Formats: sequence, C-alpha cells, structure tokens
Amino acid sequence: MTGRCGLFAGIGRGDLESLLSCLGARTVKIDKGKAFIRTGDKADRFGVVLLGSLSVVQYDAEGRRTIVKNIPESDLVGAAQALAGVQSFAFDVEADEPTEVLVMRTARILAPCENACRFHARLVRNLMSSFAAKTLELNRKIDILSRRTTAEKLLTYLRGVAAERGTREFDIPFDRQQLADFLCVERSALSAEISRLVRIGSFGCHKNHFKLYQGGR
Amino acid sequence: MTGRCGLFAGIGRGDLESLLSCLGARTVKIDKGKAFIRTGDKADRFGVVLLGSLSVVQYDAEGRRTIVKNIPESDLVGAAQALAGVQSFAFDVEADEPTEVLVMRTARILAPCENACRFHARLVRNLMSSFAAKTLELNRKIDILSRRTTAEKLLTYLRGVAAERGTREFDIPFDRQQLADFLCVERSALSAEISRLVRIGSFGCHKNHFKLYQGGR
DNA sequence: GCAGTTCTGTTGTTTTTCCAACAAGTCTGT
DNA sequence: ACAGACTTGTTGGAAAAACAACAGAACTGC
Repeated sequence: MTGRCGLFAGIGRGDLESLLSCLGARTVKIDKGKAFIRTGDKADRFGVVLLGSLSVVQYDAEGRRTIVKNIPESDLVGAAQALAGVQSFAFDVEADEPTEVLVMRTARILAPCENACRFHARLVRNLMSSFAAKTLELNRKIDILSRRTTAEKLLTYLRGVAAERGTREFDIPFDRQQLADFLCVERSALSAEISRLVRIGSFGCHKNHFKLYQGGR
Repeated sequence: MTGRCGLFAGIGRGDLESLLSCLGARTVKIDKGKAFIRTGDKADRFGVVLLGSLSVVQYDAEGRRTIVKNIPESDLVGAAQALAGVQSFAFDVEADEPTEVLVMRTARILAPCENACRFHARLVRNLMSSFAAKTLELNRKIDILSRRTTAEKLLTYLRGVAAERGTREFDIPFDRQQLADFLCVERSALSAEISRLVRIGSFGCHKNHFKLYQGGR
C-alpha cells in the first residue's frame, strides 16, 4: 500500500509497521471535493498520498478558486511547510477523487527517537533526498521561467530534456496545451514560435517528438 | 567559524569537531576567480561556504559566461545535486573573492554512522529542514514568475512580502534594478508599472518602501 | 559646493505576447 | 465511413514588454 513511495525506500514491510506506530501515523480517507488542509490549519503535520490525488487550491478575496498544483499518488502534501517550520498553511488542499492520506506529525519525525528506532533515521534521509530532488526540479523550472521570450523558454526546456536523456532526439510528455501551461505562455503563441523555430532550423518537430539541431540555437 | 550556519544548529562546539572528523570534512581555500566545482565533476560531495562567497556560472558553446546565482557565506554549494543522487555537476562554481569551503562527502552523510555518532542524525535533520525551506522559497519564486505580466509579478511579490511580515507596509531589500532582476523583467518597464499602479491606487511607494492598499489589486 | 556617478522615472519605437477566431488535421466511438 | 470532439497551426488586432535614450534626483568623494 505504501508501495513505490520513495519515502519508505529501504524500509522493510515488517519494520514499516513499527516505524508507523512509532511515528503515530494515521491513515485518513477524504471524500471527493472535501478538504484535507484548510488555510490557517496548524502546519504540525504532513501527509503522503496513498491512494487517489489532491489539488492545492487558493481562494482569493472574491472567493474565486485557483488550482495551484496537483498532488498525485505517492507524493507528499504539506511536507515542505511542516518541515521548514512554517506556523500555518496558507492554502487549501482538496481531494480530486476519493483519497487516502497517511498523516504524520512533524514533532514525531524530528524528535530523537526514544525507541532508537533505526528506521527513523532512514525516513529522515529519504525525506532529505526527496527535498533535494525537488529543489533541483524547481531550480530547472525557474531557469526556464526566467527567460524573457517564449522561444527562449522553449529552447531552455528542450535543451534540459536533451541533457537529461543524453540525446538530441526525444519525445516530450506534454501535448501543446500542457507544454504551454508548463512554460507559462500562450498555446497559440507557442505553436507560432515552434513553427518559426522549425523554419529557421533550430530543431525538427513532429507532434511531441523533437530533434534539436547543432547548438540548439 | 561554522557559526551561524543552520546546518550545524543544535550541535555543540565540542561535538562539532568529532562530527566533522567522523564525516571526513575538510576545509579548502579557493583563490578569487578559481573554480571550486567544474562541469563534469563527480557529484559525490558538497560544501558549506565558511568565508567569502561563490558564483554558480555556466559557459555556453561560444564560451560566454553567465552567472546563474551567487552563493553567500554559510550557504550550501552543490548539496541538492549531491544529495539527490545526481551523477555529475552541470555547472561551474567559482570564488568571487578568497573563499573557504567546508567539504563533505555525501557517502559519509548517508551511510549509517558506525560510531553511532548521535549528531550525525541531527545534521541530516538540519539538511532536510534547509531543503524544505529552500523548496518553499523556490515555490514562491515560481508563483511569481508564472504570472504573465510585470504588474502581476510585482503584486504577487509584494503580497507575499506583506503576508510574510504580517503588515501591509514594509521595506523591500531591493533597489529597482535588483527588483527587476528578481522578477525577471525590464527595469524601465517595472518603473513604469510601479508608477501606473501607484496612480490607480494599488499601493503607495516611496523608494523601496511600499504600502499595499485594500485588497492590493 | 561641485563634479561625477548611480538610481529612478519617462517617453517613443520596436518586438513580442496575448487573445479570439477559425481552419485543417487527428482521434474516437459507432 | 462518418459525426463529433479535441488538438494544432495560423492569422490579425490589441496589449504589454523590451529596448534605447534621456533627464532629473540622490548619493559619493573630494
């Protein structure tokens, strides 16, 4: 159940149970549309999505709802806030579908474990790795978003994918609208830029298959 | 020396020495302009800036140098890459001035400590907190950069500062050029937008002192 | 007080993006 | 094969940002 969640990597099935009881972890079920976290809730706990998915949403002064991001299965919820020592949450988290979340109190994570539970330390290391990976991912996104033009954002993204995959030719996991959303630009403007860049020979593109040319300019 | 560095919070002076020897940490001195990390270096270690400061730089195909970011005293260098399991660094890090860095191998951090060094666990917790805080900071920046217009970027930033300080009136730590760089927009366009927003009554502004008005629109 | 420098706001022009609308292409279920 | 839904590229006009150039204000060292 807590299967491919990196958080518990290196911790055996049997040990997991004692760890969870040591942490006082509880599983909560959230009906579709219901809130798991509300703005102002004390940030003294966080969760792992065991089943289903959540959305981080914000309501502005006029009550309009904006989806900040989605949290898929096996991702963490509120962990950055809780573990960075933020007082209270500044957003709501609602279930997209019937969802189960494993909830842990940060105090139990951070307190030196009296039982000398040896998997406790491993959990913290896993959390650290997870945040380190997140930091890299966010840095890459900032690198993209800090470019001034759509073309530069796109090229920065494509070069990053090429570097990651170690090849100049690859598929991307987005359709046009998703790519536009990811790059924070207009879909139609993105399409136009792709056409232009193909025309001037920056890269070849068929659907979501790209082939960067020499230098990638 | 390793004074107000959050990494060693909660670890006493005496314990620190044994911890550092347990970790095999070494202090290295880097002359101004010299590299601490080069592209392609194995990412099996990271550092803490004890004295001085560094710049993360990237060289493009034509050898042009771009400063990606600065790393001030007591910040971490290369930690996200090293602890997220990245193979090799994809950037150079050079000293802005004569600089001292405390270098640690990640293997020593991640390996269960044979000496049962009890401060080892604390160090990992500190690293985790540090990454969690970084995650929040980067998320906030992405929130700003994902806005389409200069005005929205600015207002998002200002509202964030107001929320953080708990007051609608505050100073910001940037001059105009620095603020423009932070928001990734043109300085003159930013100045123009500030004038316009003051004119329509979104906020008052004198130099780097801002006062958000009702609703902050 | 003054010269030189830096910071900031303003303006006009060029470039880019946004937005809306539409047409061609693709996919899906029947 | 067909209708309908969705995706993608294209285009034209409106809005915004980038860019360059400049002028006044603030600050600096002398």
